[in-house]
Amino acid sequence: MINITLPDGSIKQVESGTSAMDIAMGISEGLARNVLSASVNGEVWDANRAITSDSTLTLHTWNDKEGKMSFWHSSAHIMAEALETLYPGVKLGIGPAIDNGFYYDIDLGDRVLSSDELPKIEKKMKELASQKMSFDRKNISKKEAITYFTEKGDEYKLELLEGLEDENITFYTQGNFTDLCRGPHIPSSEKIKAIKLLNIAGAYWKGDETRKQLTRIYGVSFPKQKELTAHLELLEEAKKRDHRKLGKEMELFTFSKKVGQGLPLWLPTGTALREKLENFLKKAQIQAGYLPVITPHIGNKDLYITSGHYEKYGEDSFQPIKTPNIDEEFLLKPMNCPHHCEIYKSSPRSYKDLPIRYAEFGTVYRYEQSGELHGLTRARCFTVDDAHIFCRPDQIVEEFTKVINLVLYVFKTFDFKNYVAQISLRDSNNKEKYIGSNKNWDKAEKAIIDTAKEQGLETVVEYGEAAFYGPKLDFMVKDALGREWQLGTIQVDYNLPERFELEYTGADNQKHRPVMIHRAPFGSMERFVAVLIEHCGGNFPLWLAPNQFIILPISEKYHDYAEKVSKFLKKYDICGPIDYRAETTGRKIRDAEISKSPYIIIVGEREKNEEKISVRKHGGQDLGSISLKEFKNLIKTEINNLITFNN
RNA sequence: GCCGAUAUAGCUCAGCUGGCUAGAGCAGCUGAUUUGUAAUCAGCAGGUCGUGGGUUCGAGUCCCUCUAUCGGCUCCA
Repeated sequence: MINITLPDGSIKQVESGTSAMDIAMGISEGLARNVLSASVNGEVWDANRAITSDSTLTLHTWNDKEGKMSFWHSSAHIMAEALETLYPGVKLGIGPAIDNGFYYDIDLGDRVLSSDELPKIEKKMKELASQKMSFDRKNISKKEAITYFTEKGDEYKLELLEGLEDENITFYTQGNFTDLCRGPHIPSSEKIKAIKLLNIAGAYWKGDETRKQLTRIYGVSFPKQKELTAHLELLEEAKKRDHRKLGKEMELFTFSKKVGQGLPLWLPTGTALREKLENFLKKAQIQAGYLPVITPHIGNKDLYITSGHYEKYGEDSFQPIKTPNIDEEFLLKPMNCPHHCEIYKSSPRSYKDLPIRYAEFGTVYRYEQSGELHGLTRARCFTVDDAHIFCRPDQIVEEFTKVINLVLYVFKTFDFKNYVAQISLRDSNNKEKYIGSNKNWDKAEKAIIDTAKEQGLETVVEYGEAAFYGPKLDFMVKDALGREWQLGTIQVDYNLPERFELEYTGADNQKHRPVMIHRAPFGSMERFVAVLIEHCGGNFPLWLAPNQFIILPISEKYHDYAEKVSKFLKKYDICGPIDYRAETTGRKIRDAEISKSPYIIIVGEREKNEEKISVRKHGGQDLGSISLKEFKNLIKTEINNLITFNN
């Protein structure tokens, strides 16, 4: 007999060899029906795998992440089986579950798979799934595994086997399909009732650009058709919030082929929004002791040779601008730090001067690969809400902490709750990608890790995500479609001060090297606006809205009164247009709603006589008839509700 | 940059397997209507069908080039 500890702390005594499924069955048949996999001593297992020692057990269903992952992983296997049936000779790469479904990477040789064929594959998958196949786990020796895939002619699986230890290799078989797989899988394929293959994409084998590009098929599956329908509707809703769509509709920004790919043109409404954001941050930064500076859009090539950027990115950047002088070359600035370093150097510095915080909304130009461009989230020209803090080593923690507070203040103001604070460190297997000494890197990484911890920030660590000159603390936020973007970033840098030979005189009258903190709470104006648009679906908070209201006169007779209202509100910096069109009120309301005007003011006979206005909030809420003063106070209160920044 | 897809009026989209002067709705303009909480009516105007080439008696439709966009991959100072 063995002891099984359940999540509620209760202990069940069962015979050795009992499976999680058996135990679920013992609790209730309904539960057993829903069990997809189980965590045994913290490791996710097949629900029908025999447990042979005392263990803790958590059952997983569709309602938890582990259950979904098993479900989608099994779906990927079913897709692989369908693909082998429909396209004999197909070679398989990997096929994992992901956040929102699953994919499989396949090599079809010379054959090109078109998305028209997805329904056919879906149909085959449904047919296979309905056969109530079980996913059978089998331990296998490396030798046997190699023999199997050699015979099958699957070079990708053979390559995967190279990296695996004997003893640790398992195969899973369902129906006529066997795959090298760690598992776990769901008890029966019949649970997969609804399947949708979403798209086809190219994906490099092992994520390596120099390797062959395989065909990746993305899909999602559910235990119920209804859930799939709801999921697809959700995707449609998300598409409506896409900043590229809303940016066009709301006339915030545009692109022109003639101006150039990836170069955003900010329209008047978008510019107004962007300037409000800039002013908001400028105000907080002045409070926090930043000194605004302005630097040119170009810099001598030598500047970037010194910084190391030229060696790292020179080839892939906008190419140097020549001058009438031979050998003189300038680069469009791809970042602001070198310029700020030179500002630091413009005077001798004392330890008493530090920290010095130079801030600049600095526009930079980067020649991003054409396939990477994506609306405002990835452009070739963007403005960084940049600042560089030059400080003494003993000031790092305090300065870094202050920056974290500023970033969190920004996120709170815009109600970004679902962010991930990511500590981006070096890839220790690939150290040649980075500049600077190990000692400096270790110091910088330690500073970030310690400070984040001290601030009680919940973080994830990602190796290989550091900048080439230093580690980062990145604030990652998802867009409408679940794609993750880096917004705020804070970086500790010991390297550029060294390359630029930055110094300060210490209390000991000796020269010392300052440390540099790079930081951008928004990340860039472009990306921040993009994510903000998607976050609020274009319904900006009142203080950012291009207009606070629109006035709809019932008829031409009330234009005068509408103007009077507008003039009154303008005195209090509350702005908005008047809809003078000879349209019906119904029509004007509809158009005002579509334009996302936060407040709709309706004026007619009643309002004019009583010196009042009828107010309707965007979305339909009727606030009734109120006086101008009441409305002014309402708006002022809403705008002043902004969280204040405490430095 | 790579894999795949797409490109028709300012916007959203029709245009079947190639066949007369390329259609619609919205937006725009003109006129009528003067309206009370999500679309008043009528008329007009608007497109060398992304670009360049090719096949054909004939190309928006088929083929190739380039460009841009979309979904991914890779990259992201």
